[in-house]
Amino acid sequence: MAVSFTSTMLVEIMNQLNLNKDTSFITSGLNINQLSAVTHEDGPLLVIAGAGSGKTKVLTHRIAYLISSDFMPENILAVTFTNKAANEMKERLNCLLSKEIANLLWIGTFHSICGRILRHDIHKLQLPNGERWTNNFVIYDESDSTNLVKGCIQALDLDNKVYVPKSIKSFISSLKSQGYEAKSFGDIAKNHREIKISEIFDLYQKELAKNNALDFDDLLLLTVKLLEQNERVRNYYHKRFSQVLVDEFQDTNTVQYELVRLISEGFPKEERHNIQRDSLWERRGLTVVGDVDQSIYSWRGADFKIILGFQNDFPENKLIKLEHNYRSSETILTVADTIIKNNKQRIEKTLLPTKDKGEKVICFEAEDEIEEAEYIAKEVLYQSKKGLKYSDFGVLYRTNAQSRAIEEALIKKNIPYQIVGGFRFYERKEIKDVIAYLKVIYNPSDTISLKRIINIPKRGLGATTLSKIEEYANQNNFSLYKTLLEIKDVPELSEKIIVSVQNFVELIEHLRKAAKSLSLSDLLDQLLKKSGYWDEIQEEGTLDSEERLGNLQELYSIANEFEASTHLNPVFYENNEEIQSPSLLGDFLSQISLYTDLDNLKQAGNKITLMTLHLAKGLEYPIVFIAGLEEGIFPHSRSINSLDDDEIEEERRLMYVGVTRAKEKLYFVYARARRIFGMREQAMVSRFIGEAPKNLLNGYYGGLDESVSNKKLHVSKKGIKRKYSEYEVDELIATKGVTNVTRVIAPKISQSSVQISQSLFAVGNKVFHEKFGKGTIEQVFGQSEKLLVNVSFESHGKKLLDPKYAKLIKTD
DNA sequence: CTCGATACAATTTTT
DNA sequence: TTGTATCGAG
Repeated sequence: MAVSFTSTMLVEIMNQLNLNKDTSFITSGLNINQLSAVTHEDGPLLVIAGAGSGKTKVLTHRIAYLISSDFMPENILAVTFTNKAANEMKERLNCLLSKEIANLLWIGTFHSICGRILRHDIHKLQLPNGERWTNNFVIYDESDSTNLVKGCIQALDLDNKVYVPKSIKSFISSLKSQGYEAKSFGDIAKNHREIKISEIFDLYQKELAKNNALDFDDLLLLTVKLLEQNERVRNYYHKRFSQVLVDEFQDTNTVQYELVRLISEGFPKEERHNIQRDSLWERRGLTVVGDVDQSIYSWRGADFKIILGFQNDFPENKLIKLEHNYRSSETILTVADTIIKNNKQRIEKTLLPTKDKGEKVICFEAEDEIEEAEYIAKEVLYQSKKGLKYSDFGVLYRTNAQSRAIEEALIKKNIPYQIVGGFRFYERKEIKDVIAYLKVIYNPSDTISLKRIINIPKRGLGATTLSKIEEYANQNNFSLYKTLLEIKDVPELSEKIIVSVQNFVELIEHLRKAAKSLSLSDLLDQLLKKSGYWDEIQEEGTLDSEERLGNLQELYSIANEFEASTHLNPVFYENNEEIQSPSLLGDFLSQISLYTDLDNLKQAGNKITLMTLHLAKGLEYPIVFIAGLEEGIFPHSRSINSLDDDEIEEERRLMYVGVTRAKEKLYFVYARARRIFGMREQAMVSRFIGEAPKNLLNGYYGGLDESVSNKKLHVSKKGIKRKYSEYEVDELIATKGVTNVTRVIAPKISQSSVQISQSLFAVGNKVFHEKFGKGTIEQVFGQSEKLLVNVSFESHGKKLLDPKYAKLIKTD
């Protein structure tokens, strides 16, 4: 266990640092703009940092600079969105400063920082509904929360086909990320459905409190509420963190922004107008770094307009743009710039090259996704023979489903690869099971976790038994765990079941005691053995069970490592009163709840990397393939059908992110047709290729200036919607035989389906749908296989349906 | 209570 | 095509 530093030791270290006041290592090697960002003195600073402009360097060097100008490490708070970014920053600061000093900084994700704050102060939070949490709360992940929402929907006697738990959960989540509570949303609910949702929301929140659990959004929201209402806590963090730095600022949501503002300005929103702003920034700074063009998570509640409004909100600000790009060839930058300039909502900025022109972007039109994959594999092989390593390649695509064909081609050619994302370590069943055990041990009020493990391994405690016990618990207002402890009082249970429950409770109680004295890894060991979970999996003896055992071992070593490396930094208030009673188990649970696979991304081995464009943000590869550049895939059909340009602009930003991942060589690859949901679908080339300068593309002559521009897409309709039917046919003809690789194949369009779809559905038709009931067709998009209809249902609102799947019966 | 058959839906997913 | 969620038989 690491020793935490006393203030004397700290002063000692600081003195040493100041003695060799040679701080040139902090400022050397920076360009003029980077330098002025690093050495900016007091006040809010907005850094607009283009892709590859050295923004992490600026952040880390700025932190080093602040310390060299006598800010204490513990006065500095640096916030990121991913653990990976946080770790990267920590690592660089370890080198730049020293491990001892770097350890004193607060560097972390929004969620982990909030978790840390709440871990010792959450009991001070007062909510109007009277909900309460204590400091051994657990954090629910997406599936835990969704399960809880599901339970709430059931409890309210609502139909889970109408109120689909997953979408209700994400709706509530987006409400929370805008700062709504059940009540405030209920007050503005526009219709029956929204009122019901506010009721679910309300119950959900109460249930979370009962379970002493928080979801991801609560971590942020409750921290903000706490800082708003509790002056003492707010003052503490405001005084303590006189330097706040935020990475990827374009990705902040309303609540995160408010959190940053509260800590930095030190007073709640309502008091904002009567505060003296001039003295606000004495020996104080707020540095935010971001790039509007890389905002690709607005569907998750991120709002890049916050960064656009920053200068208004903080009139004292200074703006610095980092436009020099140290990553990509000039050609790649021009392509990226030209494409992104089609977006209206952005801060004007150009990527200035520092490298050579480089090669043109290579385009390839494949017949289908199989040929597309083969082409990629072939190119990788070819390039690697010329001396490139496999790890120099990144293959990016829009949807996870696209990875399959590419994997198959790579396997065939024996090319080693790794896929990032998709399945997550901590979402594997066996891992979640064990973590659920740990959560129950840590916090027996956690009913969701308790329910998860009560019959794992099988103890004969199934759904029927459980609902009897729960009913009894509810009637008497006991927690589920308390009821289990006194299982004899529950009526209608067989002797066999009572014994089984008693054994289970005994196990948990034993482990709870063990948790106090044992190390984490020993606790895990006991848990696995005594619960019989390990044996149960082992007895299966299948290949699959082998893998699960391996995963559990992996968890064991993660726990081991965690134990070895963790130093619980206690948090002190001004009077040096220590608030936190450090708990290793609690910290371990927090960390792994907030952990994702991405953090794991070991550049292990010489492999090419496959991932979605979203996951590629922040990474770079000498050679990048962007695959599946087709209308409907990328940009995704959902965004094409969207009513305004916002979604297309977000897709374009995603394209921009993709293009700017490449250092030397970039490929645009697309297929003329591909299998989607088992059906062969015709496709046309993505507008994004058309938006790139033709003279920088090799192999694409998509021709005729207009053929790909989105102009034609826009013309059709009366401000409502665009359709791409005629356009699609034009495009197929236009492309035929024009590129250097195309084989000309007449598009196969099933005659019958064309006729059926065209004769059947038209705007204004009345239709009936089994689930949604009666409705009217408002819009018809595309034709033949690609037909989609937008139906306004009397009781379920508007739905975009594919008649191929949705059974729609015409009723007029 | 458990397991298998059937129905059904189908981006992206920093935490 | 694939993954999952639910329902009914054993």
